[in-house]
Amino acid sequence: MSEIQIQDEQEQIRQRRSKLNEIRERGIAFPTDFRRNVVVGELLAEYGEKTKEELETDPIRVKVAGRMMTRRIMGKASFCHIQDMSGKMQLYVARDHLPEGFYNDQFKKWDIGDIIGTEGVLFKTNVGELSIKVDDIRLLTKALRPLPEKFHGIADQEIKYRQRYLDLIMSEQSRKTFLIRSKIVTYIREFLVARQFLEVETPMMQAIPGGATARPFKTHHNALDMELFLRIAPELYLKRLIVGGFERVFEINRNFRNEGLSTRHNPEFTMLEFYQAYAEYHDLMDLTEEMVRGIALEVLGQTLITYQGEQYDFGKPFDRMTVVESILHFNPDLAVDDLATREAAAKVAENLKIPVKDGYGLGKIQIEIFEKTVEHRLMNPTFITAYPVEVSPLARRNDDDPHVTDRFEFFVGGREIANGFTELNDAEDQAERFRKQVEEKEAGDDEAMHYDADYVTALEHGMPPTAGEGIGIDRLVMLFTDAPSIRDVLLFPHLRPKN
RNA sequence: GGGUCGUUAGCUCAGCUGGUAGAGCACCGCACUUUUAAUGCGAUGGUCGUGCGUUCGAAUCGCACACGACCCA
Repeated sequence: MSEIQIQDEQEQIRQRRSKLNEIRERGIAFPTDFRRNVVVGELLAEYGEKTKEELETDPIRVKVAGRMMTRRIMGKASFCHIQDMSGKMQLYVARDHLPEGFYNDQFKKWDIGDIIGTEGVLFKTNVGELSIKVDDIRLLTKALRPLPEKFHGIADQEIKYRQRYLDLIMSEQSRKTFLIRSKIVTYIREFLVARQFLEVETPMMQAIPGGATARPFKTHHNALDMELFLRIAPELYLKRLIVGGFERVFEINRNFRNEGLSTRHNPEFTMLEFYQAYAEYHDLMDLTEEMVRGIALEVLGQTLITYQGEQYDFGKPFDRMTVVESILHFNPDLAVDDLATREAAAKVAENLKIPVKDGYGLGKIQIEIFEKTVEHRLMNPTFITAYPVEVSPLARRNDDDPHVTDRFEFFVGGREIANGFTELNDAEDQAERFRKQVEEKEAGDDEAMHYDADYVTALEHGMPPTAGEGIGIDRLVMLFTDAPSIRDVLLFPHLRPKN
């Protein structure tokens, strides 16, 4: 019973398989010798504005290839659209322009989704669409499965994520998102290289997962019989390079964090980290502002961006305020004194229904209040500075206020996009901070950092004054592509396995 | 983890207070040499997410589970 039904269900596939068998019998079914001489986007850009007459008096002969997306057969002639990576182009295929029998015996048996190569002359149709009058056409690859419905496309988000290739075939919007992603990454690379930054690659597998506070993925190296961790950040390796004399380095690569999935979190995500010697955090805020503004101009052609119905202007100077200032700003009923001591801040947190654990110091409580009441309201591009030492174990202590660090985070649309600071290059202070993290780990905080003795040794050799920053590429791309979910900007987002 | 909504033909979706399943597109056949969601005519295609229950009878009602989308922590 079930066998017959499966056959019925796959009727269309069965038909296409039998067509493929006919093609195999006729010769090479998957030829590789076709060469196009142009992509259709270039033709549209160059000849789209030419008149019908201009194209007739000065005929342009072209060879193009792509996937057949639509077809309208009208007896002895047909129109179809083919799509390549640059766009769509209409073909006019007439029986009498092809060898005897080819139109009826071969062309008409091809299917939407098949990949074809063709040659002909550019012309304008009666309604003015640039098209190719075909006099040679070949099937290059037979598609055995039908494409999704042409008008609505794929409505099921899950299919878009699980079968991204179908989404890319069907959705111009989706193709555009990933083109913009590529443009942004290229822009950042060129921006940093132009400023004497050196692109480097540091270990993805680390014996001690450092540079951030997050749960790591574990793996095992058989030959060495040792536990390894997928990195949660490249930070400590990049700073070793600063010690080594590479005074400006950056890395754009994946980080892995063993935490939940959400519209803003994927277990592997792409991070830009860069470090600049003889600089401090204000320099990086300026650099970030310039870079983000440059990206906007590069990919959108303007500094005003629209994200999920809200507009943000990257043209104006970005707002800057400290953690405490921002809390007071968004909580007008609070006064400075309410955030000045642990007791007062704990009371504020309690009123906000924030659970305060015994181990929390003033700084941690302030950050909890910040995250609950401020973060999601930081809509316009904003730098928040002066993060407490307690939550910034790798950042340099501020000279005037030892309670805070020379650190900033960058927010747009209520989302954290970047995190940077003047690096802690005092080896003894760093050793002390690691010891404190280990204490917290032993007290049950499984996100606290490990003690990285090798890194402390590197610092003991002397790291010049340095500022460093990390920018979440995925979140940045979301912003510039108006994507509501991180999955929309990841080609292959992590999903629960099917069955 | 909690809440809301969803899961019906290859795709996009209808299907009323329970009475044995429908459209458009795709596919197949016929006609058609400037169409573009081509058009006209005809045909094919469904264990209605899974399981259990209520009922004479379940796509429809109830419970559980799976998967997904969105919101919240």
